[in-house]
Amino acid sequence: MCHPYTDLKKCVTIATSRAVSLLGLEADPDKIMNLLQEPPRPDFGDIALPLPRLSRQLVEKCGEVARLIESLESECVERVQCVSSYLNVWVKSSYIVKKLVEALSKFGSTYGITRRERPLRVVVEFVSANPVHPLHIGSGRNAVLGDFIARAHELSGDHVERRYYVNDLGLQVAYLVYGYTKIGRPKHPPEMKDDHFLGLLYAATSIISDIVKLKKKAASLVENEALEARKEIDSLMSDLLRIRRKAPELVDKLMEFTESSEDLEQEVRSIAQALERGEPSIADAHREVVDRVISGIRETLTKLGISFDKWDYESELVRSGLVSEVVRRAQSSDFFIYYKNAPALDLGRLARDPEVRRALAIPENLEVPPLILARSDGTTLYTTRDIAYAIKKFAESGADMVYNVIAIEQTLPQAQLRLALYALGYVREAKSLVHYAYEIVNVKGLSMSGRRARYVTVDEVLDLLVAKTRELAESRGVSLSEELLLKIARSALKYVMLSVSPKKTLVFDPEQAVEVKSGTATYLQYTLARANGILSKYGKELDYTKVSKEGLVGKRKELALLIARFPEVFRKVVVELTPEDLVSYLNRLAEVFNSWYDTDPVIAEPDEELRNLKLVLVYGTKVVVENSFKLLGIDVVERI
RNA sequence: GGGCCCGUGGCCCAGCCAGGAUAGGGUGCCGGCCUUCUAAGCCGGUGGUCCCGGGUUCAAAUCCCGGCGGGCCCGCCA
Repeated sequence: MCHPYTDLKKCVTIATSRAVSLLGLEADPDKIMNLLQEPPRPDFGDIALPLPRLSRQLVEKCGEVARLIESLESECVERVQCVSSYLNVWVKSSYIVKKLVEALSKFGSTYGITRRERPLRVVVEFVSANPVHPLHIGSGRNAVLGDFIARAHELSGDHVERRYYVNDLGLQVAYLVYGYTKIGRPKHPPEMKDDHFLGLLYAATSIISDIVKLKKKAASLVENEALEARKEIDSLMSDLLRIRRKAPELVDKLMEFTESSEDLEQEVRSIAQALERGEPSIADAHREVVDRVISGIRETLTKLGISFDKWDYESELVRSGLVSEVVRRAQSSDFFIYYKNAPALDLGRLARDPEVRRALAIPENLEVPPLILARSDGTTLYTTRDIAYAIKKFAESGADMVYNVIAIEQTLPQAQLRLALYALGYVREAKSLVHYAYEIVNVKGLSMSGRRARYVTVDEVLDLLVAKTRELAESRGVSLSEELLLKIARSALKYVMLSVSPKKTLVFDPEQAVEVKSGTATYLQYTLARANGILSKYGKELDYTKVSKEGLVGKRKELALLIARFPEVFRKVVVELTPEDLVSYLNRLAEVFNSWYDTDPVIAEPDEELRNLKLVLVYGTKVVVENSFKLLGIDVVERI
């Protein structure tokens, strides 16, 4: 792939270095190249070099350097000015045109995309939300980011497998199975999606269990503590009542059938054990309820346009014997210990080795406690099963690299996972397992909790966005198909998820997120539709041989430089997996394009060469936006 | 108690790692622009003690130290 902007920076660097050495001074060309930056304002030129960061002598001779560069008559430099210790360089229109035409005529629709010479096999495990409730907005962020990572590798030519880990064992599912069987495997009401309905059942069961537990405990408490417990019970009751308003029969039935339960929590625990053993008596109900939630989740993911290659069930993993194999292997490991009377790995000891820490990217200052592998009742813990799963992912897919897209709050268990793999002899796997961490999503005015059914679901946000989009279209007398509405809606949601750094907590305001205005995916889709509109109206092949060399002025030049920068931006985003950088670049590009579009007609341009130049800019914008959309997973809409 | 992350106009975010121009966008609010390629657009205006206090430096939103405020982790939960 050629990089027009890199070429430009090289060219400016050569001219500058030459001038500097003619003055008898020195400056490292690499450093110059690195420092070249986009000026904050158009009257500071097209590209700028901050001299103070090179040397003080250069600052003193700033004006001289500027004049000297100009006199060298480089093919790229038109004018150089020295303003407050900066060299501000105006670039020759002919140079940018030449570079852009070269790149676009050669690469066309693949402009900016680089394929790896030796493709990797990559596994991206993402979403993996527990099959006990619908996808909420936090899982939505996971889904969008995971899809982005998969796309980044696919666009680099890698072979990518997207896997969803269905966590159908453990206490959470046991609660759901308990409630589900107690009230006779209920059907969902017609107006509610199955996963939403079962999410309520799960939460109601879990809440009732907590209330029972707290009530018992409260009986033996005094004064303040009793009061605290009372308050907690009240809060649980209000959650339960909220659920009851949505599904009255469900809650009433559940209350009735759980009243007789002596020790609800113990019953749930024994269900968890039975599930892990694969007890036939509840296997049917278990599979049924998990499938019902998962099909609801799949429906949501389909709406988002996100698909998976493999659905891995935790119960199958356990049945395959891999989990017990992990425990056996651990027992013969040097790091095996008993911790709190339970079998464990002393990963803290391993983590003290600085070399291991570095190789496994264990965060500095992270204290690693021993990892308990199994409860005293013999059932394994989540991370133990995750060790087995990691091994499976590498082995089955022949993966060079595995991504676990998991919330940042799981930094410790993910570090333990890598250390455990290492301790068990899976050194390559441990080094090639990447925890792609993202911060949680907070919803304005709601403390989220799956166990309390307090969440904003992806489904409801999409519904809201579709409704809002439809309303807006209708108010303009445009009728859009349902498919188009969904594409606009889900793109708007993805944009929100991708425009904020994954490392930052996302505050989700449902009211604001459903806006479809400037600074959103819709704005970008609209920009692309405009560019496509011009090209289809023109209707002919672009003639690259007759393009005006001198026509890049004002906004045109600004736009050309932005298009020229695309391959670098794209490369950085793909390598560093920072979607937010691409989004802010696209916003700039769209802004410049729209501003230019408004004042400078393309089709109506009488001069053929100038018209062709403008068409190059339109086509460049189109390709850049389309390729960015491929990476971000935003839909192209032909009309908006 | 220990550790990690965050704090930038009313609201949301970029810039911080590799210190340098008058701190950028978006949104909000006020005003203007459709006989010309899509007005989900464009143009103009409004709005900031870069959390606070020290330090380093010719130069600090950026680096260092100490606070304050918010979030998260330190489970035989996931």
